[in-house]
Amino acid sequence: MDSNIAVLALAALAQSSRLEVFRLLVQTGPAGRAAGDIAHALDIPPATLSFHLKALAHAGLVESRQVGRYVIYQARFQAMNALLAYLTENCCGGTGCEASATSCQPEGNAHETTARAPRRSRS
Amino acid sequence: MDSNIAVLALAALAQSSRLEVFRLLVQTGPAGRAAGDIAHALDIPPATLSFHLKALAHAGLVESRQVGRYVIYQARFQAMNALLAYLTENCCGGTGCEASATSCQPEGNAHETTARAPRRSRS
DNA sequence: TCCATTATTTTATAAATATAAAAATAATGC
DNA sequence: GCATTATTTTTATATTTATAAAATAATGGA
Repeated sequence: MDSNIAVLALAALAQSSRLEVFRLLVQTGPAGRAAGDIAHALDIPPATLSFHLKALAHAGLVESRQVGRYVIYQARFQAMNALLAYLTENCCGGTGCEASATSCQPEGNAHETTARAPRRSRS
Repeated sequence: MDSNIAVLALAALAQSSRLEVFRLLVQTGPAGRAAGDIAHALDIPPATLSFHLKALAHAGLVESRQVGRYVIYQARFQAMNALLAYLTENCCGGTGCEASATSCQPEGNAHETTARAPRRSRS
């Protein structure tokens, strides 16, 4: 991983809303979540969320696909792996602790196999 | 590690100069480096470097001590360990890859045992 | 098909925060 | 003490963030 890409990924995660969004998407697994569902779950205004999702996508940490009228976002685990590998190799004593390749996989987490529509209790 | 602290650490590393500084200090090991030495090595103006060092220190990623007229900075490996642990646990599939504790230690890297004065070839 | 409904993104604007480097301050050794 | 070197503070500029409002996109039913 290039240093510039690492900075981009770090910057994307260095914001509380974005870190929350990414955590949620990691928990969600490959099924992903609709933008509105994320906004509802984390209580973030849709426009604000869209802004942050764009930053995460630009950093390669999430990807999106359109399903019906929803846009489903999901975490890109490989990007997180690459970031952890970079930090481990470059900021962790060099030859000091290179044994931890820290591979992240969503296996066993996909309790939702397909995109879910946002549940909107119109309160 | 608290989420807010993680954001602080991520933000501290999410800037190219600061990431370079931290990398350099990790490579340097517990011996540390004087601020002026870092500035010279990375070609960063002293004032700018001081600003960035403060950010790193505030995030707990580096610590400083005064030795003679120099202020020596060194990486705090435990902080980096905590950050990697946080990312691995929270942003890596939850139970997906908790096996990698990713412990960073500077052992074998301390080729400098005491603070070094910045070598200034007055060019 | 066309329209009402719902979802998401873009745009515009204001506020907050980050950055860089000149100027000022502090500390040391001779 | 004072010249020298190191570091920090200040100040101006640039970037990022947040949100509402408007625009865009997609669906399903009349």
